[in-house]
Amino acid sequence: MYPCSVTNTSYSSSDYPDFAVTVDLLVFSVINKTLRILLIQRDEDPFRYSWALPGGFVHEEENLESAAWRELAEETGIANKVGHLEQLRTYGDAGRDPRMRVVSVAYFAAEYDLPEPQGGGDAKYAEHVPIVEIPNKSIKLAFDHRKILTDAVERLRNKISYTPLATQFCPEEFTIAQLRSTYDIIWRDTEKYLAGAKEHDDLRGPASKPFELKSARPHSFQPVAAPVALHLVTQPLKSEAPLAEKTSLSYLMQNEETSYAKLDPGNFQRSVLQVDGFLEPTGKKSSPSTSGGRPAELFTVGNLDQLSPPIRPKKPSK
Amino acid sequence: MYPCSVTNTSYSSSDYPDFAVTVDLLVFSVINKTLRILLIQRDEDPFRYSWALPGGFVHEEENLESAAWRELAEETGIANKVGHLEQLRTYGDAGRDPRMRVVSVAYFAAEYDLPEPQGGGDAKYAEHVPIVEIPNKSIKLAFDHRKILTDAVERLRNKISYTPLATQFCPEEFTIAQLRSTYDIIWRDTEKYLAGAKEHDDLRGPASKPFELKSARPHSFQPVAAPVALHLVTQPLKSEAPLAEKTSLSYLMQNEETSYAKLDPGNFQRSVLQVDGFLEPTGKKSSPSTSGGRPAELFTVGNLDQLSPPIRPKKPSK
DNA sequence: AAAATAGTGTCTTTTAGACAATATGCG
DNA sequence: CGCATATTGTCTAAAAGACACTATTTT
Repeated sequence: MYPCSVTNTSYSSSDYPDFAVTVDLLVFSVINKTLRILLIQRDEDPFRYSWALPGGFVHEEENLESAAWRELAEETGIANKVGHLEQLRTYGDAGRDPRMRVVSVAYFAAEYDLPEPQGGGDAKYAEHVPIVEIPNKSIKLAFDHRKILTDAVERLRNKISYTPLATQFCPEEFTIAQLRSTYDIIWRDTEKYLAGAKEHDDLRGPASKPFELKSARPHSFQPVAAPVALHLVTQPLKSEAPLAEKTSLSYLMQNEETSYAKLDPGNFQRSVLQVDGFLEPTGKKSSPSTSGGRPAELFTVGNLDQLSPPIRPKKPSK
Repeated sequence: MYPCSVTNTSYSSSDYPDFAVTVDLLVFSVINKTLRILLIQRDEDPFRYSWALPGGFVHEEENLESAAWRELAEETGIANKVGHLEQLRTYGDAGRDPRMRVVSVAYFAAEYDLPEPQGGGDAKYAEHVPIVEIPNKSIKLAFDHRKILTDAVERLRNKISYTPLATQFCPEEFTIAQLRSTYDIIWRDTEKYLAGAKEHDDLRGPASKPFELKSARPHSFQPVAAPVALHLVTQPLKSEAPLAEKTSLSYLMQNEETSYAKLDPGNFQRSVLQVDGFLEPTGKKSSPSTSGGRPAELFTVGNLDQLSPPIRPKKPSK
């Protein structure tokens, strides 16, 4: 029942405890052939200098999803509710915030062509961090954000197989090869993240060790002084190197470009075209990149929400 | 970030609004060859005499999941955290409770062999309602509970295909035929519910029409005076008619037992045994039911959490 | 022409489904 | 035995996968 042992129409404050409610954002993107998550660096205790998911309090009279969109705009400069945003899960364990009782609703976003991360106005740094680096380099994440991130990575990995979610990491118009590359990258990086998370994740509670300043700053930052500038999200295709060489990890990804199970181009083509309503042809053709090759057809995503049959990762050759 | 434009270690109450946090329960069960959901009938405004999901406030210092287990025990008499309980989704729209701002975390439970529903102690009726009746007979659901139920039904339908969830509706030891019947019932009833929800669901907001007392009481009730009696959950197999003839709908189900796409016994057998670790043989055999037949092997569920390949519903013959 | 990428054809292997056949209990 | 249900076998159709081949561009 709703009102628990209450018989009058409105509650008195003694009947239930007060909670603070926040939204946390998991902003995924594929930049420079790497699956990334937007993290900010905290400049306040607790967890000062740790990384954390962006987020903030839900306002009074504000819907949860509205709050998530608002925070997304504030943190990424995305206007007008473009891209994909869905509720992931709610985290509300009693001890998860040392200061007070906070219930946090996590939202999951998949975005293309994000502008440079913006600090929220305060002295705060933000970065699109490659997810594969998070278990390895033992980046500290504040609160229970590591658990939240792992849940989100699992969800992402599952969801691209049976929904058109992967298209959200591509531009408005894209080629089948771009889409295939997105699948390759997400399957590769999520698999690696989850493998790393499994071993590295000693399942200690959220506030485990004292934060280490040194390891909390393994990347190069772009402190941004200006307040949130709303980059509008229209750029030409093949904007395939916005953050290149900026993070210290990009080169690493290149070196590790050893073999991982990529999808077969021919079979992938058939798979996606076979799902009726998944891809809508535009009639246009892409211009081949610098290295030449036949121009590819451009597609937009249809209005389907379930792919059947699903797009599956290639089995690891036994 | 967590603290939003707050620089000191603890928050002052002006920085964020207060919310009440509740858990709502979606207790599914398969009783008398029918998929059912536990609903209570409200005896207070708002939505007096409407049906609602059971639930209640989260206590201070209590984890969300603990609150859900506590409420489940209170509402169903289930002790000791048996069965399946997982978080579904959080509902927190600003206007969803007319009295105050309530954020409600919905939890999804799949239970076998539930005792008769117990009122929470107050004058409150509870019943395991067949889900197929909810759209048809236009049973009034309070708040946004119809939306929550529909989300849960979709989740249930999806989840039995790629997890061992369906086994949670069976006894500890079960035959493959029992499991197959569970799949048949869930696929049949969820399909029917969702079809009905699609048309009946004029997408008006939560508080649509005034509640009608007559249609809010289409079933026969079992008012239970005693406080929660903790039925322990061990009964022999084939307890296949606990609520028989009690609800006014049981016979309807029998009559409507016209053809729906049932799974092929032979192929189903192979499907489930093929998934390694799904079913664990016990060595024991069931005694054939009254109608005779070869005794079947008894199985328990393994400790797998993903079925691959998934168990799929039979395609409707085109 | 050579290289590179897009897209198609074809063959093989695997999986799913229909349905017959056999097994094992009961009255 | 005859009935009912469980379990296995067999054949067929559909899907998935490997990989060769054709197409269209750039240098």
